[in-house]
Amino acid sequence: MAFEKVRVRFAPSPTGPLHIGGVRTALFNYLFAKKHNGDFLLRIEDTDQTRYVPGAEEYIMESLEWCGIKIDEGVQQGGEYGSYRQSERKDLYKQYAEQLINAGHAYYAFDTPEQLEAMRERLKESGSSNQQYNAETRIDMINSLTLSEDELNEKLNAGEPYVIRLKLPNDENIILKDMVLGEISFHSSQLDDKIIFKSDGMPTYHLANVVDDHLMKISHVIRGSEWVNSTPSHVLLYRYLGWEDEMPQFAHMPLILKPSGKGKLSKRDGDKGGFPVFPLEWKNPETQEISSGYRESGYQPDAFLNMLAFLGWNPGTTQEIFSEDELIEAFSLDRIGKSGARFDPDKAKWYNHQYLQAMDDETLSIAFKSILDDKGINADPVVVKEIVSLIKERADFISDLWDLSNYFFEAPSEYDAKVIKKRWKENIPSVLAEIIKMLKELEDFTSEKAEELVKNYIQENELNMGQVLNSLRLSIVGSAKGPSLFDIIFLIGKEEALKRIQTAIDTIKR
RNA sequence: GGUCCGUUCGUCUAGUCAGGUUAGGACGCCAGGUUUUCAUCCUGGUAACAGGGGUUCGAAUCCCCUACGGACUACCA
Repeated sequence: MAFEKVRVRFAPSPTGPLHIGGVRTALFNYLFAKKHNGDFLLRIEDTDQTRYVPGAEEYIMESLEWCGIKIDEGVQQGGEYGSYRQSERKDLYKQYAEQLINAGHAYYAFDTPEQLEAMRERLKESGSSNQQYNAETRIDMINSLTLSEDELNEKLNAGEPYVIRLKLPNDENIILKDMVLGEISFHSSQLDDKIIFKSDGMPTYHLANVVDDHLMKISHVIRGSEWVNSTPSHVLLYRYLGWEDEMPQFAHMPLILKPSGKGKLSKRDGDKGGFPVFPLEWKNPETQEISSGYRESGYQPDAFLNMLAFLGWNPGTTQEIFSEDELIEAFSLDRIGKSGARFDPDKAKWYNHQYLQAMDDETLSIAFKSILDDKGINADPVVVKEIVSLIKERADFISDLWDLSNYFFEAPSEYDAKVIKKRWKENIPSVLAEIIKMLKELEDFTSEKAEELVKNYIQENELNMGQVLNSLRLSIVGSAKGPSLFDIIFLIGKEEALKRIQTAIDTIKR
């Protein structure tokens, strides 16, 4: 191909929030571009004005930014091939449609939606397997191929609404060379005369994406596989426009499937299935309905990106944790799978766990401190850091930290009945009272000293280690969970610890 | 219905292009170990070539058929 530089684009339409399939397409484009020292562009495909959703464009850009996908050229960053918003390029497309008409590769069509519908009905009833507007059916319709020149001019002059359709060849094989799927062959008779220009004066996706990709010198079109079936029409468009020699290479990504495996992941699946499908939380401006996002659910952006990269792609090694730079280094289109990948929420969680564990205590404790502040808990940052170091290994998300450590900040309000039943024997209150006495007298109140003291006491009196320690834990924590008991006691302080033990003695009844 | 694509453990997948592996890894699950507890962690285990025909000394790998799954089939992208 005749490209000096790799230039790829992510071209979403601003009809709502981007879902993770879209983010993955953006990611693969970005990875491919950076791997080859190329450019990654963001182009907004807003040729359908009726589907425009306010805020969607901002949402898309914010999502990419959160993920760490950096845009080289786009609506915000500009570039020499602008505008990067198709609605602002509107005037550009008409001339190409007309060029196509003049060359005999496209034509005006005046059929109303009702007439189109009637045509399809008619074909269906006659048992036809194909109800498309194509070489066979267009001769029965109202278009510049069936109208006389006078009739055509009359309609045009009268301002009758029309669309422009691509005139497909009768009997031709169109070979698509796809970098993921390989060679795919289509027969023109099975394709329809796609509308390339709408009656509202806007081009359709088919024309706009071809024109823009050419003008923007796009070298590779990496997009979802829902586009495979319309790609032969795009190939024809390049050919008829005289750009076939510089046609980008195509690579169609496999779909992301629902966790159930039935169908492609859609916007509705997420909150129904208990996981987000959107990178960021989204509030539907019309219904006010809120859909959860990965960011708000506590995912680290790099974990999210790593997880997404492995949906349909793999490096061919056993390494699973990749930084963004490592992904760029390892990425290649030929390691993308052909079949749809089912989304696994458990694996997503596992990824976040890995990234959370790799974070240092300082960073984590700062994040946790602000959660505590929100709860109105004024904690010493040094203590918070200590607590984080004790509990972080059991957390998947920063938001787990509170549930994992609330007993450090507040005395238990109830005690786990199962633990009471199993561990709180008759002698426990008197044993704990004894322990209170001993701890009270302990001068050097450290975790180690306290542990030594209590354990020695248990041994010397031939008590049951499990019963005593778990009862002690119950009185401090409220249940049988958490890190080393004596670390907890040390961190909440002697006074608070003794108070809790006394409260337990006073309240717990078998 | 038509067109196009796909199918390896429950899931994500390696291996397929250049036929020969005890079909590998990860998530999940199960068991054991560590632990005063719950987790984490460590060790081990479970589990797959959709089915049928070929070609071949030999097939997950090449060919054909069937089944199943998916995408597309708009003046949406």
